[in-house]
Amino acid sequence: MVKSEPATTKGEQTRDLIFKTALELFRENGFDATTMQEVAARANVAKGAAYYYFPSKDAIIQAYYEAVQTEQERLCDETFAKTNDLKKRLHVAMHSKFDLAQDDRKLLGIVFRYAGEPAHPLSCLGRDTAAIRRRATEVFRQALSVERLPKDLEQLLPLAMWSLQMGLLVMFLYDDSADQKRTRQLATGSIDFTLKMMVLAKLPVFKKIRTRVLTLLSEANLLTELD
Amino acid sequence: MVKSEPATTKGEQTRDLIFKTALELFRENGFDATTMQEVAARANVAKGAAYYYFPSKDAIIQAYYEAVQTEQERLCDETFAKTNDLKKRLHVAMHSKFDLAQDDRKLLGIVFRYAGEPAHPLSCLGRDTAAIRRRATEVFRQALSVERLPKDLEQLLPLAMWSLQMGLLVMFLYDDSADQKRTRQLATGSIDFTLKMMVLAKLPVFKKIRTRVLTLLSEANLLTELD
DNA sequence: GTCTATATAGCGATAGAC
DNA sequence: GTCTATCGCTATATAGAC
Repeated sequence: MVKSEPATTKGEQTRDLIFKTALELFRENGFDATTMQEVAARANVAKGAAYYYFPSKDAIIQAYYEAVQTEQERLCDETFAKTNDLKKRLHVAMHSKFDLAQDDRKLLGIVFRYAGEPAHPLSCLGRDTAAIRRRATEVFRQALSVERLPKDLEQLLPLAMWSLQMGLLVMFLYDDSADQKRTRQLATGSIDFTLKMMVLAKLPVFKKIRTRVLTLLSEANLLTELD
Repeated sequence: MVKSEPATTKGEQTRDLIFKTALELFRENGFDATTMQEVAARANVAKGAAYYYFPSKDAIIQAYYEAVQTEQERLCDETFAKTNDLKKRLHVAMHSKFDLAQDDRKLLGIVFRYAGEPAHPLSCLGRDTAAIRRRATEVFRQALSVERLPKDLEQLLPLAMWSLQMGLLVMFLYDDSADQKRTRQLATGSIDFTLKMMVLAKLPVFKKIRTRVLTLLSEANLLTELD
C-alpha cells in the first residue's frame, strides 16, 4: 500500500488530504465512477480546491504513480543495504513493484491509459514522465551494480529489465491466479534466466549472437528514445 | 489507410457514414478534441443517431481497430498466396500492421487506452476483444504454416510474435525517426533473429535452454490467458 | 428498426474572496 | 498563495416520432 509524505505546510496538508481521499474513493468505487465532486465533498473542500492541486482527475493517478515509485525506492534501498547477492537484489527490484500493486491493481491500470499517446502529458511512456521512468530504471542499475559487466550490457540491462517489468506489470493486472502467482513465477523465472544468460553471454560461442542482439537494439536507439 | 466495407442496407450506409466522418474528424483534430456533436453535424444526422450505431465515442475506435485487422488479413492473404518463403511471409505479417498504422498513429494510440483495465469492454487485451486478438495471432500462425515446427513452438510462436508486434506497435507510435525507420529496422531484425533462433533451437546444445524457456512461459499460462 | 429532440451529470475553467 | 462559487461544454441516456 502506498502512503504519501507527511505534510508540512497548510497547502501540503490540504493536497495530501485530497490525494488520500481520492485514492480512498478510487479504491472503493473505481476511478471512472468517482467524481471530483465526491472527492471534494469527502475531503470537506470545494471542487475548485481539488483542481487547484491537481490539474485533472488523471493527474491524481500521475501523483499515485510517483508515490509508488518513491515507495519502491525505499523498499529496494533497504534490501540493497543488506545484501550484495545479485539474485536477491534483482528479485526485490522486480517484485517490490508487484508488492505495491498487489492490492491496487485497478488503480495502477489507469497509469497505462495514455500509453499509446506520446504527446499526452500523462502518458506513462511520454516526455513528461521521463523523470519517473529514469528513477525506475535506476533501481535496476543499482541492483546490478554489485556485478562487473561489460559496458554495453551495463547500459542496456537496466532498461531491458524495466521494460520487462512494465510488461509483466500489465500481465499482473490481468492475472487472475491466486495472488497473481503465475506472473510472480514468470518474473522470478525471467530473473533466473537473465542471470544464466549473463554468464553464457560471456562465453566465446555466444559472442556473435550477443553482438547481434545488442547492435540491433542499440540501432533502434532504445536507450535514448525514452528519455 | 483503412477503409470500411461497402454498405448495403440503409442502416449500414448511415453507420458507415458516421464511421468515416468520425475518423475524418479524429484525423483532423484528434480524438479528444472531436465531439460527437461535430461528428453528427458533419454527417448530417442527430447526435443520437451516432450513439445508436456506436455505444460510445471509444466504440468508434474499437470499430477502427477491427477494420485495421480486417485490412491486414487482406494484405497478408495476398502475399501468402504468392510466396512460401518464410521470411517474406513473416515480414508482411509484421510490417503490414505498421503500413496501416503509418499515417494513423494518433488514431491507433487510442486503441491502447484501456490496456491496463482488464474489465473494460474496450481493453485491447480484455475478454471483449479476444476475437480480434485471435485473428491477429492467426495471421502469424498462417505465416509460419509453411515451416515444419515442433508442437510446442508451433503453439507458442504465433502468440510470441503477436506480442512482439504489439510492443513494436507502441514503439512505432513513439518513433520520431523518418517513416519510423528505427522501429521498422528493429522489426525486421527481430524477424531475422527469430529465424536464426528457430534453426539454433533445434540443435542439441540448445535443447536445455529451449525447454527451460518454453516451460517457463507455458507455466505462466500465457497461451490461455488472453483468450 | 432507425433516428430526433431533449435531459442529465460530471469534468474542467475561471472570477474573484481572503 | 489558497480556496469558494459558479458556469460552459460534452458524453451519454432516454422518450418517443416515423
